[in-house]
Amino acid sequence: MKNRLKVLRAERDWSQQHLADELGVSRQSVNAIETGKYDPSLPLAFRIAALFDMRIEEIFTPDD
Amino acid sequence: MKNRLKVLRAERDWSQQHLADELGVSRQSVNAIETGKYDPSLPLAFRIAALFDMRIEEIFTPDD
DNA sequence: GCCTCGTGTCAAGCAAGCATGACACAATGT
DNA sequence: ACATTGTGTCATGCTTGCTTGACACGAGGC
Repeated sequence: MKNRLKVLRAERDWSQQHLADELGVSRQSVNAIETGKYDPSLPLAFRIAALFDMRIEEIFTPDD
Repeated sequence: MKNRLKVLRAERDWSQQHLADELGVSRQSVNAIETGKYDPSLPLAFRIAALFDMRIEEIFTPDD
């Protein structure tokens, strides 16, 4: 599962900590998702999409 | 997190077992998701959306 | 030099998403 | 009466998502 989180964050000049605060998760979770260590849960994916005002499919793409 | 899985399945007259096979998960997982015991992972949500040819947001809605 | 900020990463622990196997029960078919 | 099918649920166990706390490192500012 790939994601455009790092780019979207860079476009807004946000730190991982700031994004984490907006999403209500830890900085380590944001970092782990960005670096591909694991995928977010579905509820968190919805929060991410809502924050960037995008659809989930515009941010995450299954890497198969 | 609500979902329209039961309805979509009924529209196609599929059993939980058949849907589980299509998705590559167990019947119990399909049942647990339908009955709201837990939410699917993001990869599974993508597979579900692909199977029904819909967007994730058309099937799942955060219940906040 | 030092300090701060942003990022990456590790460990330990808890919670949630899967698995398999089993059982109960209603509805239907033979 | 018996077997089958679909659904709900339980127990147990493994893997993944997420937490807190900590440490290392590079880039910049003082």
